[in-house]
Amino acid sequence: MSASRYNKSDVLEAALKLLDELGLPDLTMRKLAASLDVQPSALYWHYPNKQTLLAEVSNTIVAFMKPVAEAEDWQHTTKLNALALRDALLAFRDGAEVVSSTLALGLGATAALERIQASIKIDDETLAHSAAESIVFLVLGNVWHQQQRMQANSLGVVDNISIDEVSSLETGIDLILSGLSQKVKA
Amino acid sequence: MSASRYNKSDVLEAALKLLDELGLPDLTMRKLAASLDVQPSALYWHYPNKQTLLAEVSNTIVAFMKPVAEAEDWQHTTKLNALALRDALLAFRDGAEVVSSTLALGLGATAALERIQASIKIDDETLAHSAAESIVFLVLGNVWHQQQRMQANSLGVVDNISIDEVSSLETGIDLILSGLSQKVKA
DNA sequence: TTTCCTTCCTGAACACTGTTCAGGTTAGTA
DNA sequence: TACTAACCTGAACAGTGTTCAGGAAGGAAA
Repeated sequence: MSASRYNKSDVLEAALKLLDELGLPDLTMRKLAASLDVQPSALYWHYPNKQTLLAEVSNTIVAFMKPVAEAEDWQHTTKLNALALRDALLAFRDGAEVVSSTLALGLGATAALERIQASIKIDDETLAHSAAESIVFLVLGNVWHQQQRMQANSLGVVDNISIDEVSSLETGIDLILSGLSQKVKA
Repeated sequence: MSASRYNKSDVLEAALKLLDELGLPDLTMRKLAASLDVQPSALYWHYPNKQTLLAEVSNTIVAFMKPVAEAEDWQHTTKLNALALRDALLAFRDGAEVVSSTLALGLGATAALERIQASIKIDDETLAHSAAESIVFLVLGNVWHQQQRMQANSLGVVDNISIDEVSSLETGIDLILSGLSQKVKA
């Protein structure tokens, strides 16, 4: 597990593992280096800075979105894509916060946005873009909130809300899709 | 401007001023202390830690929401409230990121959520909650994205998109409200 | 086998960060 | 004048991301 040399993807893999074990606030360059039995400065041969590393972590998370079969109505397909994004974010500790940051910085994680936008099969392209953007923000905000609570709960405060978080997100998605259908018909 | 003693709200005010001048990443306890001609440790008499300070900054930002006159249709009132939140966030540098963080941590900034939820005058309370939450996430995500770009643009990269950001947010809000109206009728 | 070049890493330092704590000063009240 | 609460100093602790000159490992070419 040690005493060998590493490449870019080894570092990325170690970062993902450490993210899962420690969470984003404790994912430091020093701890990442230590997990590889390497000096911190060694990481800067592979990545110019921490932000770039996190951007690739973010891309990896988003790439975890399961492909969805195209249904006959695009509304259903779009919803499945939104939930696929949700599941991908939930599959990684602090996934939503990681992706939010790098998406806000414009460093990547646009794959999710593009996939959702592509599934909205309507003529008005700018409308489709706005709707896709809205859905992405909705999913990110919801999962971020949820993951933060998961950590808070594991650290003492018991405040079970659990499953109706899911339906709150689904409700929001349904509202947007419903509004979209109505606008397209008119 | 110096050589006097300060209280809690003086520190808060100085933090808001420094946030506007330097932005969130450069709003450090040391710079805040220096702006008051005081040692960093002095701040910890007023606030137990930085997070608590930022939570109050966040509350101040949200409290900046202009009150809106209640129109006859709650859809319009709700939209005005959403735009009031948007304007409040835009009135402070990195406002959306500050509020997002403390809202995710559950440290406050719930006033906005409550105001928007209260303006949604429907019987189904959990539906109103989900819709309000969706709108808040939508506004936060949108403004965060926009403010990040504003800083990026001021630092070199020219990438004018400007005004159609506004309409993208308004479109999202309209979609949710439209979907909501449809669901309530059924 | 020896040279050479690319890849990867060390060790030490720089310039920061949030936070703690024992002790001191100032201001207002009794 | 004595007391008490409010506020601050000075110094330190433990950590952070990042830089840089130099060294070692591995494979390819001579």
